[in-house]
Amino acid sequence: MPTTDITETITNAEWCVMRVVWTLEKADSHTIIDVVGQQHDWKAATIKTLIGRLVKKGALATTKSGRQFIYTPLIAEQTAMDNALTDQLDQMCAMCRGQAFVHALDQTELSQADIQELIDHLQAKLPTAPATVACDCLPEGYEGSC
Amino acid sequence: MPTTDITETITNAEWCVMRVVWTLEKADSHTIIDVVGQQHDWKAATIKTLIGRLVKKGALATTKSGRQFIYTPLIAEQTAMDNALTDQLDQMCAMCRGQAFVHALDQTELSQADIQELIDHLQAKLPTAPATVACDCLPEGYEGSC
DNA sequence: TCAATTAAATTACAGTTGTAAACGAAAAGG
DNA sequence: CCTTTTCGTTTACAACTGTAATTTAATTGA
Repeated sequence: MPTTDITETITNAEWCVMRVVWTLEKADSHTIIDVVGQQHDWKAATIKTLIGRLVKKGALATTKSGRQFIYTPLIAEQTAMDNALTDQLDQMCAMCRGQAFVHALDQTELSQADIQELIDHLQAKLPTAPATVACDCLPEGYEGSC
Repeated sequence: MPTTDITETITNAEWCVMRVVWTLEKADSHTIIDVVGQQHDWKAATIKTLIGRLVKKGALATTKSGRQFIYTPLIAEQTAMDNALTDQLDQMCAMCRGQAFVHALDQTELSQADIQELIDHLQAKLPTAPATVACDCLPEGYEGSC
């Protein structure tokens, strides 16, 4: 598998464009510019640039429809979000992850179904979970832990 | 409160340096260069640059000790991690957050205590949780939802 | 005291990102 | 047909990032 995960190459501003294309499922540039332009104070030209970069990066597909293009996502939204969250966790000290989860959870509104699913997964994990998770911030030999 | 959250200005490469300083609690540049240099294939000069930028950004404090500096973190690791994870979630569609959590959870090793705490928090949230969470990717008026 | 070492600060430099204007081709209106 | 509008492409440009060499100032060993 190529190590170059496309989701890691998409920038913050570009995610804003992806979000509307994901939600609309497909859209022409006029619609994207209109919708994104309402959320962010960006000029049409700016949004055009972002669309162009997303196409070049392989995040959006184009289909010619008359004189213009219809843009559609080439990556699944949920998958991209799953990866983004996992990548974020992977960058932090293993010891911090649990509490970061707790904190994030408290700040996030979740549906009952999602909450129940989380509880189920957690309960399944509990029996085989370690008593403690060690810090992984230092290389071998520098075991000052934290 | 100033809107400029320092944690948002710290780059990926800089986080790598912060992780070791957090774990060591305090360190001189030689130690940082040694430890970070073992994890990443960076030249000493590169790590010095990162340290300098972190000081300028207010993420590291310096204390003169003889001819050199001792560096200490000016921001708490757990707080920074909490914010990082929350920021990540805030950038994604509200509908995706629950499943992203589930996915991330499955990928992450957590201690029994953390798991139990998560279960407790989730169980507390359950009664007042909404049946569904709506997409928040479009501005008012474009209610195509998703 | 003078050279060699060290530590921090300054400078470098290409690639990415945010932000956008300008350009060129095609279409639509007259 | 010719002008105006539209849509995509090219070009622009400063700030930020990753990566690092060079310089300067102080320190230490000889």
